[in-house]
Amino acid sequence: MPAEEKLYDLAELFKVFGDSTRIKIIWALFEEEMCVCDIASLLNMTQSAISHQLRVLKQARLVKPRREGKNIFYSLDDEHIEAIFYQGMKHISE
Amino acid sequence: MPAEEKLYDLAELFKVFGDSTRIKIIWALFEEEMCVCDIASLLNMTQSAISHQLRVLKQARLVKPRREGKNIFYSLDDEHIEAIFYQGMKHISE
DNA sequence: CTTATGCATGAGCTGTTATTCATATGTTCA
DNA sequence: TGAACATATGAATAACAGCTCATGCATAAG
Repeated sequence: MPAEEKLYDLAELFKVFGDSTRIKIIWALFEEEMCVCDIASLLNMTQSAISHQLRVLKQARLVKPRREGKNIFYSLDDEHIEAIFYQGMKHISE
Repeated sequence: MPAEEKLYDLAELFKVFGDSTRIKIIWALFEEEMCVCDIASLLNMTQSAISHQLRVLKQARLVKPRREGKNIFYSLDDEHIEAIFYQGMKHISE
């Protein structure tokens, strides 16, 4: 059994994935980087709500921002996400 | 982008993994099947708390019970869990 | 049958979390 | 400088989740 702290961190990571809004954001970013307002309109949610969730994703080092003028574009910052989602999809598709 | 419902189910799955108690239970079951009281004493928690969490894991079809006399032994019921955990561990170990 | 043991379950409490609303920060352009 | 736009942030609210406590149910032993 790994160290207590490792298991706690692992739970924290999965907790970030445990929200459908964040799942949708990540899935959108699989395609291409997007700015906050585009994510908001794509998911039909307020800019504020998206911004709050992006903050969570950023703190978990799953996405990273890039400013371009007034817009801030977010992109995925981890190559393991896709593998995790793939395995998760396999489970729920049984 | 997959169907709304699929993404919701995926979030629900990760939500189950998003608790350190359940992570510990699953990790314990990687080794071998265990009865409720043994899991409780291993994690130093009450039998009730473990039973509640096992219910969550069972509903997500991640573990399955097997009765043997008065004891009920739980074991993992999904071959994807290990792969998901492995990828998750890779992320937090950066 | 009675008692003891292992597990499940429901209610209640408490801490957490996702969203909204209002507002602040930062950038561009006139 | 000032207006307009994009994003971030803090407070507030409502829903949710995990634990404890009390208790019910099933099985085994006497």
